[in-house]
Amino acid sequence: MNAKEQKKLEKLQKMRHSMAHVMAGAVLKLMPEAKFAIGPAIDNGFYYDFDLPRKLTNEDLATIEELMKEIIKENLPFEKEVLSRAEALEMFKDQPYKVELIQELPEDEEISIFRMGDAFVDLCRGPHVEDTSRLNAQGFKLLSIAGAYWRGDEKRPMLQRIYATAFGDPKALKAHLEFLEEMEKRDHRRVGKEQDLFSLHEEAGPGLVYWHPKGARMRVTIEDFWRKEHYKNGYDMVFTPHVGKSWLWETSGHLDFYKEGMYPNMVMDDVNYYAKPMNCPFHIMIYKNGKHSYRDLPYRWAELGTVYRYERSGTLHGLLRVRGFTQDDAHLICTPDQMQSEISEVLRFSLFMLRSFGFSDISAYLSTMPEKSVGEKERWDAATESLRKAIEDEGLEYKVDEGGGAFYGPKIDLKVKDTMGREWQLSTVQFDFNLPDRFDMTFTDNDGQEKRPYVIHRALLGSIERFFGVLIENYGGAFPVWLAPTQVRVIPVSEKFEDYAKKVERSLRAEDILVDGDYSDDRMNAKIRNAQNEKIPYMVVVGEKEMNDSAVSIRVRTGEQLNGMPLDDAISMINEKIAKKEMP
RNA sequence: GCCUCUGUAGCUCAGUCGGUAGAGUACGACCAUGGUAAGGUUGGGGUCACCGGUUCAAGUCCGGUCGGAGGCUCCA
Repeated sequence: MNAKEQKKLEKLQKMRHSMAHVMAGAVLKLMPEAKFAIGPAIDNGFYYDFDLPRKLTNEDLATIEELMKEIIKENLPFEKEVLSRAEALEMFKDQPYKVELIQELPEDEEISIFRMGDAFVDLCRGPHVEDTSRLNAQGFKLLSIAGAYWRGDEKRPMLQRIYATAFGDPKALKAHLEFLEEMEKRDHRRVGKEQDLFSLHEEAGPGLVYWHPKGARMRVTIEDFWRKEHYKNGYDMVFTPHVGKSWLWETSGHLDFYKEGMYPNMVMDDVNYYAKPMNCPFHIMIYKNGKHSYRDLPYRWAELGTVYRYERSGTLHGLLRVRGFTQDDAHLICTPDQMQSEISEVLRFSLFMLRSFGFSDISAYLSTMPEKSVGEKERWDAATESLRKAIEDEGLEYKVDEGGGAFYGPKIDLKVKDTMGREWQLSTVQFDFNLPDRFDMTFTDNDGQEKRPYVIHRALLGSIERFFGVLIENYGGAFPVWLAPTQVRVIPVSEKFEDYAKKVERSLRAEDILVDGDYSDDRMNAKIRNAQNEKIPYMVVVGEKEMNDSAVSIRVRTGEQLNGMPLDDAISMINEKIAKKEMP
């Protein structure tokens, strides 16, 4: 962000924070008994948390909005006053949340309040606009009421939060509201239903995904590509069980540290079994099956491994947060000498995968050693440096999260920005200094000594379910040709041309193009409309002219029209789009 | 898990003051045989999420249960 953008953002934040005070003033007018918590500016707007004598309703939002407009019209000045701690405590003695905030302020911090005329006074560091005439009464909108714990702590009282969006001018507000509408249209749950891609069934288990034929078709496309590229990049595939005896999870430490994230035990022959929340212990079992020489390393073992984790019911969200999902997992097991090249390769591979799916705006986050950790510092340092070097060699923008690594190793996370500017964390490359010790993994080095290998977990897409959700939202359901579950729909102009249409369909299918035909008794117009709504890349229309010339007329999803194209040309054109992973 | 909102046909939704259920769409049948975003007619489809209560009578009111949505990270 440059200096100009920075300044603009600060101005917006000042305006939004001032708006939050206006909203608090309006709520105070509506309910004089209101207790106030905090009201910061956030991305695209602001919120304020209140403790109120009754529940807010959507009608209240409209009322509050009107009251806010009145306050803005009154041109109330924002005036700062500096108080002593005692004065502040006295002033807010009826406001328990403010008292708590004051008491927690450091000794040497200035305590200030802001008065907004006589409508509202708040403990606040500021800054604020000079007076409410600087705020645009048409530039904000109250969005929603939500419950929020005081200080985000579920043991503290639940407050009522009002979210609002605010921009400097009405035009920007309108643009943002349109953006929100577009988000709704792209919501993967909505598109998934519209295009019949997947479903979830509360009666059969919340957070568990059912892939319908079209969604499954896309998943197969994704997985086939994934497998092919993994073999090309020197990986081997493994398959491992979905459950394991408690011995495995005791050894790995999951039962000590991750039990609340696991599905509960199943008892068989008086022994506890657990569904796997992670694949690593199984891959390690394969390693432990024999002796290994430094000459055999590195191993790169990949698995589309389905894992089950307990997520609290309130956090489940479509495909993005589920209880059963398939990690595109792999473990790299290597010698210290091989570590740098393995890390560089996996990062390069990861970028290749993400870019193949159309994500070009990628940034990295490097997380380093936390206070509580296992493994020697030298290994941490070596591993962290190899991660850093790999990022820098790729010329990626990155941020360092000091002390943000897991207790068992440093990591890189990659985030992509989608077409709507939202960030998603997908790839992760993570060292593990814990499991090799716990499972006593060794290899024989060239000096005949038994040594500990490095183990690196990595997932490129993250999970197939979540990645699929991100893909749907990124493309809004209008997928590039290679991913589309139906790439071509053949539409005969009338029943008379069904035979030719079926012949065209067979020719395309013989070329591995995903094709279907619409032989319903709808009129052609309706068929076009349906295909267009399904966002099928190519509509191949055939009638008398086409039949006579062994040709097709193509209507592209974009509206582009390619009439009278020889069938063979159409096939090559479509195949080229598929091969190049392009949009139609 | 907790807070707010919410649950009516496969889907999107209407249903007033409590009087036993409605539209569009999808699906089936028939007619129409068509040239680039909805042809016409007609039919079937509901334990109004579930359990209980109030009432002569409950989709509607009350209580509970189970789902779904938004939120619970942004610090005066």
